Amino acid sequence: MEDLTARARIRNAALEQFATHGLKGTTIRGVAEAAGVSPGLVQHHFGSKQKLREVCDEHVMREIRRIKMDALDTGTGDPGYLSAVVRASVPIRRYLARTLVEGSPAAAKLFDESVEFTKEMLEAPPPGLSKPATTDLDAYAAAMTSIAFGVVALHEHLSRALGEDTLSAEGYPRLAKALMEIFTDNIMDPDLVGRNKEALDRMEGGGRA
Amino acid sequence: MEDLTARARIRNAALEQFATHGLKGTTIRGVAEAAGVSPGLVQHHFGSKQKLREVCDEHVMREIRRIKMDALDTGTGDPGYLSAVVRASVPIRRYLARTLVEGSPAAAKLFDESVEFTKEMLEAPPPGLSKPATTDLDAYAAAMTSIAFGVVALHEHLSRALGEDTLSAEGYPRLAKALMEIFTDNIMDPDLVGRNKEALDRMEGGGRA
DNA sequence: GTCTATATAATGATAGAC
DNA sequence: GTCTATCATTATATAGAC
Repeated sequence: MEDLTARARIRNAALEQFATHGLKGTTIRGVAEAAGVSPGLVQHHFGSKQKLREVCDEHVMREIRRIKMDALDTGTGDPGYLSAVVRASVPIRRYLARTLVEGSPAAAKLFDESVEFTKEMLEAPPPGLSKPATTDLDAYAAAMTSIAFGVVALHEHLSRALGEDTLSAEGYPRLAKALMEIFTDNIMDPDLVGRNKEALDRMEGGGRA
Repeated sequence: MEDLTARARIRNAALEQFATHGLKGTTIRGVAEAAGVSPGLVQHHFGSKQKLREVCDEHVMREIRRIKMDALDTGTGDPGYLSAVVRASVPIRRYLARTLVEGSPAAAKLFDESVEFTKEMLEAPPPGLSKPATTDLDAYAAAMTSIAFGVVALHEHLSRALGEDTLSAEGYPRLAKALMEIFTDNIMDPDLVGRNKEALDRMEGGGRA
């Protein structure tokens, strides 16, 4: 596991640094130190910090797509992107969490793809799933995607609140079961649902931000 | 609205800069320029960049708590933190989105408070709400909180996917209605739910991350 | 491929004039 | 209170030795 080329070690170190310190907070020097090489070598291999970040971006998004396609190919009944995000390695998910909020073209594309994929799945549901009762499937699919990516983006807070790492094989199932319970039990009275929808409609009309 | 003290204008400009560029990406010079003052004046009023950020943090969290208490006092049947986050001004929510992922003691405290508040609400549900059917109320409350904060954290992606700003009075109701539909319709067969839970239990046992 | 040395730019922070 | 000038630090990026 440690006999990687220097280039690969640098990229992995950069992945971790970008995930921890963000785009601006990550330095060539920091990456070099974490990878056990000189700052000059980082420049030699990747040219610039911006280029290094693009390589990391593409690697992360490609990895998530790869896992998604694997799951679809092996026919595990896997819902696709959502579980691909879940199955990705911890560094990949930590990187994704940061990048989703800092913003990057690659992360935006992945999110959009995921919304589109979810929408298609809801339009032609696989066995065990039925079509949602909504007049706004775009919003429905986007909201679902947001929930799946949101628990990754906020994993640090969730882990602290639950006392265990929700990116780990121990903590994640606990979180996923809770999410499934939220989706399956109906704790809101139909009456309350109706009133809330009316309130939202009023807001859509002439409310404030 | 524009006859604020220079100190307040600087803080508001800093709020916006931190939300847009993050902690490391924000510069004293950038804040000064946005506020229309000299960099020296920023230092004079706040001493250091770190101190400026702490002031912004505290201001944002205090504002969200204030809105929460207002909603509870006026007895609108408001669920508390969740809608407080929603009702906060756009700059406040943009700042919160960034800070939730970059991490700060103040944001962590707000999240933890929100989980605790949600848990207490679920233990003694107000009219219209019933107790959730879960054996893990902590995870249930944390997951609910994560959904509410998650749509704020990912508002940029949601807005792009939906073609309108989900932090605005037009875009938000659309998203909220979709979320309510997700909570109220049950698109998963009980059979599939059972199988998924079993799969999660197996993962909890001896799976990988 | 890998390193050291260095040029150049940007940033946080201080000092002092007005 | 507000500004300009300046310092010390740290960053990216380049050049060239090994």
